[in-house]
Amino acid sequence: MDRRQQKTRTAIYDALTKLLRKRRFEDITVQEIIDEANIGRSTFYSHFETKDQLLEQMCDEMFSHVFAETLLPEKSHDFSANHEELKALLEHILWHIKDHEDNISSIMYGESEKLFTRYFSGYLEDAFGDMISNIDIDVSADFKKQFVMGSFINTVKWWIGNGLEQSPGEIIDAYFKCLIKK
Amino acid sequence: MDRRQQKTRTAIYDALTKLLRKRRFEDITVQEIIDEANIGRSTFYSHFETKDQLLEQMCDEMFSHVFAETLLPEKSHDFSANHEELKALLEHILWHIKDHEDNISSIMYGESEKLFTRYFSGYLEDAFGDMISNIDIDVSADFKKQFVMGSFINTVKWWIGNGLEQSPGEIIDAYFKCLIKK
DNA sequence: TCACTTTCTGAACACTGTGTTCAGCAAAAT
DNA sequence: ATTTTGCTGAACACAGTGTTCAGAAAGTGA
Repeated sequence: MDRRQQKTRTAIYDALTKLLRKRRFEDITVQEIIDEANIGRSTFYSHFETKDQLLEQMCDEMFSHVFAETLLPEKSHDFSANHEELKALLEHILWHIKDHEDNISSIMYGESEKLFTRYFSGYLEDAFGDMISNIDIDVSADFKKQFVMGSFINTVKWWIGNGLEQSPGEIIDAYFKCLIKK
Repeated sequence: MDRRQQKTRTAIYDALTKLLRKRRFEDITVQEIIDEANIGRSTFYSHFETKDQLLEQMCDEMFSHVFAETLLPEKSHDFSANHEELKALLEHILWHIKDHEDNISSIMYGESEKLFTRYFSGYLEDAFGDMISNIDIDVSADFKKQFVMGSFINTVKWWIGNGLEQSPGEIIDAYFKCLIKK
């Protein structure tokens, strides 16, 4: 690919990332992105059809980095017996998030948060599947899933929203303590 | 208040409510609201400064109905000993939500969902306060609060999103089963 | 180096939606 | 009956989106 294309593309991503640190995506104009990226208007629109498409593509790329190879690579993921393996996996994900702290944090306001949630849910379905069916509580499977995954994603959002103060290990421990209760 | 004002105000509310059933608030134009409500453009703007203010006021009014007198009226709310009183209170809230099913459901997409969450959190702080400090798990108070309230609000959103299939009692039971685990 | 292809540029444009203004009309209040 | 208040709708200014296109600039290959 032409170097020029690469250059403008990253210029746009960088510009948007920078602007997202100050305000929500909804409130940022294409013109601001263009100015910040220092490119021509038509250049922007030759790379992205709309502002929303830019966000989506940027998130796509970023989340695929965050979750890349995080899920079920070598191991045949046996999350049933005890929860240690699952905990390790989840902690691993949180480390990835911490690596991308700057980008992720700025995305967590406004519409873009929904993209994160959707992505995250998708990736977690697999991981949590075994564990959920293994928890012995007398409620419907749907409800269990909703509760377990929902509270985890919620916790992670809370963690990000508070500037990732705690370590991934602490978060996972606290989460499991609340969820399993001895 | 002048009858005319009342009429236009409810016409606007009704129009927006009707439109919200079909698409998200973000995608609805002021002109559509005006046409649906069958009023003049300047009339709209003499009642509400902006489209967002309309949403906010409408939600305000509605949520204050939903949560009205729901919290701590007669009883000196002792939610510590067992959870029965808290459960009754929460179930009561869910019944109120069910009463406003039409309006609430249409609000639960797009930006307006956030208003709901904010409101709900506010109202719940009180109710959950006692209970949270009484749960004996070795995690920080902040985390406990985040987990307990977050998972409850999440559950309610899930319930609403699925068309309020279950009864309030079922939801509360399931929630407490997952939370307390015997 | 010279032709060639691709990408970038930016001004001009059409379009959609927002919120304001104002003169005239209709309904309520006194 | 008169005054006050609210409704009307066309006209307007403004901001943001996305398109177009001719020309400049940068990369490619002989």
